Order: sequence, then structure tokens, then C-alpha cells
Amino acid sequence: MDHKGTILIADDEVDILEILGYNLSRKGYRVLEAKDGNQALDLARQHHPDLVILDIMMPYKTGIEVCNVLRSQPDFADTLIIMLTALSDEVTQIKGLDSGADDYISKPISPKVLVSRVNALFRRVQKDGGQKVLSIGEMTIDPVRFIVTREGTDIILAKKEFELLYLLASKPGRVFLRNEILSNVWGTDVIVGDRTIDVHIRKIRQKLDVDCITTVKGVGYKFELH
Amino acid sequence: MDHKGTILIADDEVDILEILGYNLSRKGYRVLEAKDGNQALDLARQHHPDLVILDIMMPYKTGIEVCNVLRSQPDFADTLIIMLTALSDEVTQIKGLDSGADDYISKPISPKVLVSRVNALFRRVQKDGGQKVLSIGEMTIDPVRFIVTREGTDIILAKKEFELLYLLASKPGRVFLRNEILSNVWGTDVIVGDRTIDVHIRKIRQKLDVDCITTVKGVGYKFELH
DNA sequence: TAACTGTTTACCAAATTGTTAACGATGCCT
DNA sequence: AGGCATCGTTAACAATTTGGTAAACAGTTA
Repeated sequence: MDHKGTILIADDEVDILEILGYNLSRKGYRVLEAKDGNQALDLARQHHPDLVILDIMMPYKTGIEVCNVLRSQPDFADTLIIMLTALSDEVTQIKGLDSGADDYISKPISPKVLVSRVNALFRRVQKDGGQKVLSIGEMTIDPVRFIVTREGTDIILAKKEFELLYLLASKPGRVFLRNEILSNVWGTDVIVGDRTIDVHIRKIRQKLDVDCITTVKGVGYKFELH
Repeated sequence: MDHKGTILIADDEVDILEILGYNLSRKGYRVLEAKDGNQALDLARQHHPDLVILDIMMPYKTGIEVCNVLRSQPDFADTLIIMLTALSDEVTQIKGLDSGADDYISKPISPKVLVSRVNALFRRVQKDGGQKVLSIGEMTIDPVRFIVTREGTDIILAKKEFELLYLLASKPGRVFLRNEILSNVWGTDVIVGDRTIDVHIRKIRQKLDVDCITTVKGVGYKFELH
């Protein structure tokens, strides 16, 4: 399963931003770039990336400060954070980890190493973090029991239907492209017809009996309660 | 384009070569076959394939070695590489990816799976052509999703609208002549009326609800936040 | 067998898109 | 002021794209 995620890189050295960004996006990640600590925070708040890579030495706010701010907010509890720095001494390293970073890499960095480190991190999270019960408004979506509950009543969805709903509901308000849906629910290997997604969407809408999936024509679908 | 791309397959097992080669050429690719690492390198240098599929266990040079050699040469920086092997353990896999492979498939391989994986890879590269997520101030422009985000909310633009905005925003502050806009967004062979650009500009302004496109009378337009 | 699931096909309806035409506003130049 | 060129805006249009839907089908499961 190709899990494309959003990664925010923050570093004041443009060269490093470029090369790391290029390599990560080549691997299928969606990359956001920030040149200082404040911009990093802005972008993080706007886009809720899955992973944040922070250089420690940055203008306005250091990586450690950014990390502390993020970690103090419940919204970013699950966000992965990698610290990046030229200082390889232990003291800084410990400070970084203390502030809640998930990994710590010292410069100079080979892009390849970074990529496989990132992959590893995503893999780790996929194992334990992916199975959360979502609850949005009156609706609860339980990925363990494959059951959706709305206003007290259980609604049973088929597997694909459920996975599709779960994906959309995992980021309410966010638009998912048909491509994203395909690679997340069906995987990259499988090739299915154009109408397949629609049909599943229709079945979900029918069963849920509530208008919670919005069509964004020409783009995709999003989850949204009305 | 008479073929979708050139693919070099290297494997010492002739059966596998045959069946994969057959399936790929059936799908419109031009296929080159090598039976060992050295031959693979020779063919790669002669033909500059778009994609190289490397078995790891091969005489003379392993797939990883071949991969390293290729990746160390700037000529092959953009060449796609898929690793192929019987070993499915993570260590090898990470080694493979670290050596710069773009994908990793473990045997036994269904030809169908390989083909769709290859297709996926080609698709990804085609799309990636230098497209980066732009972020200017409060606004981010994601060329993959065709979505503009402002202060956390998604704004959906039509294709032409998006292309136009992306062009302008790719060089904030720089003025684009109407001619430049036409040839970049509409192409050189299409002939459209004078007012077409204006109308699209208008629609963008409307949707973005922020004053970010400035008219330079008699010259063109530029992107600029106020 | 019967029920269900995932998918495809085919057709239809609806929305969207790109474009043009027409008209007004604005500013520039003499 | 008057004439000219440029741009903004709106409305309208046709072509196309897109998504919704029903029905059918093969594969699975009960």
C-alpha cells in the first residue's frame, strides 16, 4: 500500500530544502517547504502534515522551539517530527529528543539516508497508529470492528465501502483526489475502472442516509457534515 | 511517440526475462534484455533506457552494484530503477532503496503486477515534472492536487484557471506578458480571443477573494500579495 | 442455493469549462 | 475635449467533461 503523506521541511539553507524536497517528492510524498521557524508553524497549522522535518538553526524560531509549540497542541500529537542539525554533539541531540522529536539526523545528510529514514518512520506509524476510532459529530467510525454508528444505530458497510469512508473521514474537510483515493484504498497495483469509486460512494451515501460526502467536481470527494 | 518508453530488464533466469519482456513489450514498451550485471551496464550506456529493472542476484555484478554505478553517473540521475529479488526481508529492501532504486518488488512476480507497477512509476515521473507546491504568504498552490489553499480552506479552480495562477505565482513579482501567458498556458498553436485571458483572471480573482494579481497596463499581469 | 461484494458497462443528466460577444470604464495622448 | 487603446465585467453559448444510476456479472461467502 503506497501511503503518500505530506511532509513539511523547514531549513533556512535553500540548497538543502531543494535537494531534500526533490528527493522526497520523487518518492511520492507531498512536500511543503519553509525557510524559517514562523513559516514552518504557519504551514503546519494550515496543512497538518504527517511529518515535519526541522532544522534546529533557523531565523525567528529554532527547530526546537517550533517542535515545542507543535507538541504542546493536541492537534499535532500524532505528527512525526525529525530534527536536523549541523551540531552533532550529544547535548543538543538530547535537547532535541526531549522536546519530543521522533528522530534526529545530523548534517551533512545524504538524501538517500533521509528518504529511507522517513520511509521507516512512516512504516512504524502505519503499524500502530492507523487504527483509531474516528468520531465526527453524531457519527463514530470504528476501524477495528468495521462498524459505523450514527445516533446510536449501527450501520454495516462492506470492506471497501468502509475503507473509503474511513479515508475520507480521517481528514474531514480535506479534498481527496480520485488518484489519492485509488492508491490509498485500492493500492497502486490494482487498476480499476473510472466508475468504481462513484458506485462505492453511492452505496455509502445510501447506507448512511446522511449527506456527509461532498462531490468536488473535477477534483474528488471530501467528508463534511452538514 | 511510437513506444511508451525503453525498459532494460536484467536477470540471469532466462524464463523470467522472457515472460516479463514479453508482457512489457505487449504493453507498448521497448524492451532490452540483459543476462548479467555487466551486460546490463553496457546496454544501459548504449541505449539510456527510461527504466531499468534489476534482479539483485546476478553474475559478475549484483543488481545493487549496477544500481550504484548508474546512480553515481549524472546521466542516469533521472533513470527509474526497480529492484527485483527473491529476498523479501527488510534489510535487503532498505539496502536496495538506499542504493537509489525507485521501487522494489520481490519474487515471485506476477507479470500483471509488474506491468501496473511500471505504469505507475512512469505515470508518477510524468506528473512530477518539476512541479512543486508553491507557498506564498497565507496561500499554497498544490500542482498535484489542483487545489489552492488559503488560510486553511481549499479553493477549487478550473484547470485553465489553475494553470494560469500557477504560472504567475511561480515567479511572484515578475510581470508576464500576455504573449508569454498565452504560449505557456494555451500553447503556441491555439488561437484564442483577446478577452480570454482577462476573463480567466477575473474568475481567479473572484474565487481567491484576495488581491493578489496585479494588472500592468499595456504589458501583462503579475502575482503579488498586498 | 442464496446473499453479498466488488467491479464493469452503458446510458443519462447535470455541471463545468473555455470561449466569445457586447458594453462600460478607465486612462492616455494630442 | 475627443479619439484611441486597453482592460473589466457580465451574460450567453456550445462542447465537453463529469458524476449518478441501474443493471449485470463473476467471485466469494454463508
